[in-house]
Amino acid sequence: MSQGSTTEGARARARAEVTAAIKDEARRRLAAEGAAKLSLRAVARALGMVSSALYRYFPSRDDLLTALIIDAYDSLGERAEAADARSADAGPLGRWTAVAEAVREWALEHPHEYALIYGSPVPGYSAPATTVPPASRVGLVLLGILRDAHRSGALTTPPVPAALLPEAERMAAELAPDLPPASAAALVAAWAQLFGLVGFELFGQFHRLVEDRVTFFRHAAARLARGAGLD
Amino acid sequence: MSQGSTTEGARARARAEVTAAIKDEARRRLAAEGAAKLSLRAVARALGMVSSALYRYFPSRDDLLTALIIDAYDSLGERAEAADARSADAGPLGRWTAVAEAVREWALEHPHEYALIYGSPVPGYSAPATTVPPASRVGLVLLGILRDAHRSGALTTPPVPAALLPEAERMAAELAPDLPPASAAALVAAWAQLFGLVGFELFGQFHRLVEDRVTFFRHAAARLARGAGLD
DNA sequence: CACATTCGAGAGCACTGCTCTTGCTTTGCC
DNA sequence: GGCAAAGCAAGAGCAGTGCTCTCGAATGTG
Repeated sequence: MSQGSTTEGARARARAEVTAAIKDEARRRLAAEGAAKLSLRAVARALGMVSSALYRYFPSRDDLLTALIIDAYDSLGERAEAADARSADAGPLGRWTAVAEAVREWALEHPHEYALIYGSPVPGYSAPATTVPPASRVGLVLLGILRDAHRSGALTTPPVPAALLPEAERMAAELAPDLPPASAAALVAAWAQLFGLVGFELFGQFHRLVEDRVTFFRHAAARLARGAGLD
Repeated sequence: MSQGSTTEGARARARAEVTAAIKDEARRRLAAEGAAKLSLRAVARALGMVSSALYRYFPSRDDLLTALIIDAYDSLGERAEAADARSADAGPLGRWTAVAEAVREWALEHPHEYALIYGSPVPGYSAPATTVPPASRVGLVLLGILRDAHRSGALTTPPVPAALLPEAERMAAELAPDLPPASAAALVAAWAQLFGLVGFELFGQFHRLVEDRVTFFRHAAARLARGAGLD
């Protein structure tokens, strides 16, 4: 065990390198032709190894996809967090739109990865629990903005009908006990709606319908923020 | 040509029947295991024919998928139109939420078909122009509600920043010259956001986050309507 | 009735995910 | 330093896929 960390580390490092190379190549092929056409054999071929060797690193194609999914969530989450940090002094609404635009831009740059995480789930595949934290990052950024706004008194509480109150209280307790229940519920809705805008643009539903997409999105995202209580 | 329609119709009818049987079986398998795992061979096998015979009816797997896509859009569109008609005297907001809930219910009943039309697009595949009219039906229903509201003076025009005005005017000219530009732009945004809510629920993003989904959705859809100028 | 068109069946190609066995190399312990 | 053990790549092989082609047989049309 004295020098065990280096010797054992050598093996582990080699393994980590090959694993990373596989993921890199897989990501490249994913970007090139989408998740549905991602082939283990093609990845192995590009790496100069035989397909069966790849199973030493990923027990199945779905496990490779899971790794790519986690990476995609992390990549997007990082981008959103960076955009938020960069506009820390732009006020709640400025931060919100900055994050929203960062999400949109990331999606446009990585359409296949976006489709992988926010598009149709793979039939037999169900995401393992390890994907949950990375998947929450964008939501947590938006939540942080609302929380800061609330702390500084810049958050107006949206109206909430009596029927929704119990659910809103449950949501607030779950994800932000310091926020008014109505704000928590409004945030979740705005969060989903934000990705509706991004997805529709990305998946071609805006074809010939929205032309100036940057302006349209910016305005829609800002209205979403106001709907969640920011201004 | 005197009796041509019956004799020629015999062959054509047989062909139409087989085509329908293929689509039916394909739809069944689609609902069972999703588009990604939809196999021509499995469909053929279930129908007691050999895979190559299927190519007499659909030149490729993608063409079969296109047929299913059109059917799905039509099925959803019909449902939305029916919901709208059923609540014709519920006022604009009542019609809107009825349509929104119909869309949600259809999606929950046909998750794989929903994923087919609003989820990740198939990699190489690009939807032919024939899918456009069926794909527009839900949007046209929502547009009709706004148009009626506008005619009866029940539509408030949402605020629109100067930067968005040209685009809003273009959109209004394109899809509803009788509507105020701001309303047209707000409608498109609300439309996309509505499907964001549905998609997030269907694709599992609301897992452990939203429990009382009917109430949550109803409230969010109603707020969407108000954002588009209805109340 | 004879012809031409349509159709189903089968074989086959190139590809996929995945499993299993066979050796080789590296590693960690005695 | 030597040796057993573990890790690893390679290859063969299985069952399945989309799709093409050819070859008879059925079928509706002139």
